Amino acid sequence: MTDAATPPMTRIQQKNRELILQAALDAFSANGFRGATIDQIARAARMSKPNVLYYFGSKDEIHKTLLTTLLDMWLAPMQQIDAAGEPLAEILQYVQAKLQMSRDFPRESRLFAYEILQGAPHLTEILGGGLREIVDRTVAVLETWMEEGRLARVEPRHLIFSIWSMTQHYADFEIQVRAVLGPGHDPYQEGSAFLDDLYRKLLAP
Amino acid sequence: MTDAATPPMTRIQQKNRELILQAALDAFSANGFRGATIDQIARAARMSKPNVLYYFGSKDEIHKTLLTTLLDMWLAPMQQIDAAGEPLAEILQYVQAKLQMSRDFPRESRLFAYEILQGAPHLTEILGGGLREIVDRTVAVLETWMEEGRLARVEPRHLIFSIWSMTQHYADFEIQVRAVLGPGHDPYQEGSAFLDDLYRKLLAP
DNA sequence: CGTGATCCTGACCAATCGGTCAATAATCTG
DNA sequence: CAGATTATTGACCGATTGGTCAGGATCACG
Repeated sequence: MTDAATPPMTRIQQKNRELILQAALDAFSANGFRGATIDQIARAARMSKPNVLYYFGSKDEIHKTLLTTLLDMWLAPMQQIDAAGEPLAEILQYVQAKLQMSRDFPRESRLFAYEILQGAPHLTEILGGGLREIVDRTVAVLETWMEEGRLARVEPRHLIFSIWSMTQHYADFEIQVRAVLGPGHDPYQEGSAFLDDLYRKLLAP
Repeated sequence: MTDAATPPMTRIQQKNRELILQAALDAFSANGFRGATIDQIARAARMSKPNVLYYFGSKDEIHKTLLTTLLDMWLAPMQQIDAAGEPLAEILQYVQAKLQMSRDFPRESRLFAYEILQGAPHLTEILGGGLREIVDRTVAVLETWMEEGRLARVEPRHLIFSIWSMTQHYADFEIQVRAVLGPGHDPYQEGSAFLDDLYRKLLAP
């Protein structure tokens, strides 16, 4: 029922759409929407520019497809917070999962960073809609834990902001992080320990 | 001795260069370097495009001038950390100063965010040079405090990253912050309290 | 007042961009 | 194999972009 109306895709379509999306993720995450060109995407995907436009009607459509496709994956870790679990452990696990996503998927992190910086022209409806609901659900869990005295009282939404900003910082500003740390450092390993320490101290009841 | 070789500027030059830089800050911080156009800057500064190029030789030069001019102001709060002061109070004051800068100068925050995201093509020498020295000086102070037992032991550089990321998050991702919080919230006021709480718990010896 | 330096702009240019189109090549289906 | 569908591309287009240039307006100053 989910894909009833969509015509089936040929093998070539699946392969080429995926090729284009991968090339576009490279381009958009490196240069932003306006900085990336269809030519650049086409070259990276080893095909001609008109062929890229044959699979996606416009540059905007590629970008929008990327954002909507990756948003679920990007928000997945937060939805895995288990209300029945041990509060501090659940949150620490979420923090680590988010940090690993920054390490393993920095392109995705930068894609969203550009989009939000730009004012989220392609995500406004999601920002005010789906995202807020997901956050609200997590906030409800956090507040329950706090009322039960199993977690220190902090503003739950700002707690979430802090997790997002600090973990994604390692991906979005990686160049700055590496420049400041200098060679011979593993930002993600050190950051992991730092964040673990930080949230233990902040949230211990 | 600092401006010995530079020819003196006429009143008109000072006024128009400032006008252009303000307009350019608007444009670059809203759309990024590539997204901003000289035409747009010229219109906002109420002058013709060639006249903008008369004062700044190229789009790149405007951008570079902005970055280098604003970098000092942007890093100033960190240099005001006083090694002779009370450790926790000094850091809390720095955090609050940084948060206020996000509130009062969001355009500057976004300008740097774009630049670092892009890979800092215009700041590479500064990232590896001046910035690192400034950070190193602050790190030395922090480490002294920690060794004296006046501050909890944490990785000082990651402590600085955390301050940068969380405070600038309120400026760079303001749209997302407001979308998640919903109407009737003052992100900066709430964030101020949250960050104060967080760093007290993290850094209390 | 006049004259040289500074200031300003319309018109223009080459390059690049997103996107179209007609024609060709490859693939699938009976 | 035949015919239809799908896939692919070179050539092209209008719009926009960063930047140039020649000439005119304005200003500072003796």
